Amino acid sequence: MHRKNKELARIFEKIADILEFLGDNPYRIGSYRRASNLISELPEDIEELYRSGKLSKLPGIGSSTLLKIEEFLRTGTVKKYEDLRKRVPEDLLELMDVPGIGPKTLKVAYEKLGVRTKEDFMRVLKDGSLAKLPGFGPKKVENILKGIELWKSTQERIPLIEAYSMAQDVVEYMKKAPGLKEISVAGSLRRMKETIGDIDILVSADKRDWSKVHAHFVKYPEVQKILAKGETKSSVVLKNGRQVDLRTVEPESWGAALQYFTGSKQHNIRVRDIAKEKGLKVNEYGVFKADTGERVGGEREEEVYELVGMQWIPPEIRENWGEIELALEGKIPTLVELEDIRGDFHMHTNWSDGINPLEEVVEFSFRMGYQYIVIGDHSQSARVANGLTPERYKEQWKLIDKLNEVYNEKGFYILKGCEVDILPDGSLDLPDEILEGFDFVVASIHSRFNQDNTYRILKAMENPYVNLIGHPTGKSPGQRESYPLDMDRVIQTAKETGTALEINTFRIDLSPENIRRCVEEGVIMAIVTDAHSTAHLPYMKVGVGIARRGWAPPELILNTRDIEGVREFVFSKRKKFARA
DNA sequence: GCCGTTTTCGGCCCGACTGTTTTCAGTCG
Repeated sequence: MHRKNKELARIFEKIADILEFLGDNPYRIGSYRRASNLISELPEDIEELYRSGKLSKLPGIGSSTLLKIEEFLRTGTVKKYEDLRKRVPEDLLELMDVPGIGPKTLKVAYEKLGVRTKEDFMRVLKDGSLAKLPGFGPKKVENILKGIELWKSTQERIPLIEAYSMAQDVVEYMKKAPGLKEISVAGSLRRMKETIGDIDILVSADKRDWSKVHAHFVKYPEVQKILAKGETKSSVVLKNGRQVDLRTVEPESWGAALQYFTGSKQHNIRVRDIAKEKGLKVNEYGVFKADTGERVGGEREEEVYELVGMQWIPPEIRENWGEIELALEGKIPTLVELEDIRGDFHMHTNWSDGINPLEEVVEFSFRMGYQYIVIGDHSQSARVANGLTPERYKEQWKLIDKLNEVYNEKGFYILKGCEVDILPDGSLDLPDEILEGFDFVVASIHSRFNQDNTYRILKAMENPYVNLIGHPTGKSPGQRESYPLDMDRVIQTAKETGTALEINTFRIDLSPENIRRCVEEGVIMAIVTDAHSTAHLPYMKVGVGIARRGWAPPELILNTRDIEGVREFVFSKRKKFARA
């Protein structure tokens, strides 16, 4: 994210927190939160957006917010924020993030018990003074203490891929619940956000089976702690410290509930708003006429959108990023789907740092129904990854030729490839004579991140044999933030040279924001798993989700092309550079 | 604080769970 966007989003979020503590108008608080969310999700630099005059046209940015943005761009801060933060101890603002602790609780602790720091707060919890106040009691205090423990263990949000695989296990287990009819993940996981807070699972069942479904849920072997258990909602914490919420609805409410629990919050508010204009009421149980309360639908999710006069909207783009307006006009773009994907461009075998032999990787990919794969083992300078020398690549080619004799007849193609290191000076780790022998070349930066990485990547793209830039921004979730990079120049050069940019499933790099920029510029991208084990190959579904979140249409995704299309992509770049 | 072919003022999505309540407040999503 752009630095200024991030900073400004944080300021608005803090203002909202402080106003909440002070007991200000909840709708004003909501406005600040909304502006904060909007800014943090913007693909463009806020300063550019401001200069172009487009900022005031965004939903939720009114005259007052606009003035504050202007002030921030001019002075680097917002006076209202500086004034407000003097009125609340910093520690109390942090405590507001703890589940079970809200502004009212803190306000009471602050005013009646003189709490100013986290230590103060722990003391009044433990010495019983908070429990004695009206409206409080021993159980409430106990819950808050539990919440603090949970907060400490789940400070970090879950990377998408981890959440996806955990949720799959829970879903498999829940399919055995008595009376269960339908099941789906919901929430930010269904929207394929880069990181997930809690995992939301939605099921439908007849009302008489609900208690059995919830009883089954809390008996999941991985459960460490039951936070709540009811007829419609239960929450547990797993042994790995992650929270899972389960909701039950009746089958006739399935679609409405799925829509509701998928969110995002801002998206749903808009949908309900529009429903209201049409005299309808939408909740998690269905769509109803506002005046008579008569039920008009809600069994299928598509129905909910149809009834309020919209096209169905793919979950990945439900963020109130403009999708509502397009859906009203019936102009939601076609997004890439898993079924469009014909192959994978980036995977490793035990020739370098993968765990499976090449033969196993090939057979597994063939069984996945692909038409082609690119074997992309590391090059020599990646010593810790057991990178290949030119000689070893040539050996590998012989094996691939042999396998192709068998697989080509089945309509499956193994492409000779590599993930060649981009060296500190922007040159490549393999000579052109070798690169020319590959069917497809991925080039990535793996070390010396303190160099001019924009220059390194641009230079790599100028090589006629490089077809794809691996994990372009260098981001690695939980390990490393991206290095400074002039993304505009990277995008421009990718377009000019006929080089694709990678959407890496594990690293979520490109990010959805960057994918959107590529979509606007018409840059070709490839979705890859970067699999180091055959177990990673099916995560292509997550990669497709990330691409969809970036509004990527199938035409711009290289793996939607067939083998001839991919060869054509490679040859046209070589031809262009041969002429030049 | 935002927003408007009903409104420039007066609304703003809505329901579940928990604990403390005897009818509701706080918190969450």
